[in-house]
Amino acid sequence: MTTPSSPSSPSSYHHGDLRAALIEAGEMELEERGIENFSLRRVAKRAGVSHAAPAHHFGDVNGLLTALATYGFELFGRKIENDQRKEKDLSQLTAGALGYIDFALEHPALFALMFSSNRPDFENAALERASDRAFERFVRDVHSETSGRTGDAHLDVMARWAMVHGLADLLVTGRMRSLLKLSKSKRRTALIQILGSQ
Amino acid sequence: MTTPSSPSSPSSYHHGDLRAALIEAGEMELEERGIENFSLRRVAKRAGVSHAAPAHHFGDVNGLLTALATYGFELFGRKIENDQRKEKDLSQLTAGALGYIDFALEHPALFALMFSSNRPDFENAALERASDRAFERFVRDVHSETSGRTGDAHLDVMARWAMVHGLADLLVTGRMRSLLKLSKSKRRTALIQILGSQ
DNA sequence: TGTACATCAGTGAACGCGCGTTCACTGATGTAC
DNA sequence: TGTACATCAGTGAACGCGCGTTCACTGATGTAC
Repeated sequence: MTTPSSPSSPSSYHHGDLRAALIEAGEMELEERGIENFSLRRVAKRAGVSHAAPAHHFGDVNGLLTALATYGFELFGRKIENDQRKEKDLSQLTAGALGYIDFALEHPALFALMFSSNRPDFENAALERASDRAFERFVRDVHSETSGRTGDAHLDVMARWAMVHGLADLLVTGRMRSLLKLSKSKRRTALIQILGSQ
Repeated sequence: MTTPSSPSSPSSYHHGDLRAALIEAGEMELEERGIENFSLRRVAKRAGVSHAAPAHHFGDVNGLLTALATYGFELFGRKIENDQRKEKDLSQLTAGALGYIDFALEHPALFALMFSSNRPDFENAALERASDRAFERFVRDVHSETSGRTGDAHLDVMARWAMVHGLADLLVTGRMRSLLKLSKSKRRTALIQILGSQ
């Protein structure tokens, strides 16, 4: 509600915007140690605050993970939109797919939290809103660009999503080695070919 | 080397085949509690043995997870071959893809260990052999059935793998809800359509 | 402008827990003679 | 057939660790009067 007069004052007892600081620290923690080793205590330490402080903002550790997943979906949506806006040569669908895959490679642990973990509370209203928004945009792109290959719009969406997500997941988990060992620009070319072959 | 005369004798000090029993118990533990909560102590308890016993067979907890991933890839390869052998109406490639997806749904945590975790030691010779074998078979199937869509056999393999793996992963993590809510037979039909649209 | 007070974010000590690993040991088993 | 011995799989106690959560508290802040 009120904007603190000196939000970054190091000596203040109250932090200013601890919630945002914890999310930032949480992402660093996540990317450095992975979900399996995620620790609330270390996140608090990273934010320079006692380890009991996060409870005031998130309740418990899963509350923080839920907020992190929400933040992740917002970032994800923005990243895809930006990439689509900047792209001149490719279709919106392909540009979005490349953004999806790029996001996974840039934020591997956040991506895993969003798409592979069951620790966030996916019934949480804010999280649902953020993920629905990203998904709806994707559905719109598919509908406006597929040629109705399967004769069923739902199936076209699923086929497209499976392909893009499969590439992102196999790359981010290090399984698709032949693509990973390519330079960034060669990988881009290969991805465009693969996405186009569908 | 020697076959114990009474391998299941409950009173014997030596177990008989503790290694196999621990792998079996490990899979149950994995499927019930997930990788994130996997505990060596509970696996030992499940196998009816003291919690220090596994060290004699696997060294440490990651050794057991490596053995579990190896076992998973063997099961995975056998499952796909069996499904292909039984299938009369579909191509070998499609039958194999359905087997891949079925395996994921039947052994979700084992699947996650094999394809999403970094805890097993993927440099381990036995694990590498098991996963290479499954992959080589898949590559062969793609080569013998794709029409050289992209003009590059490597890209055809990657496209196919991404699609199949994407479907398996989105289903096993519960993300592709529209497919999950279908009955098993309707889901099968939808999957065949999606796989065929590539 | 000054004072009393309510609010509530952050502190720090304490809790109980389950974990993986180590280690001296025990006892079952197979084998050499 | 009997005995001595080596092997080694499994035991159980002990270790230190980091974790999430709870709780009485402190002190900074905003506001009512």
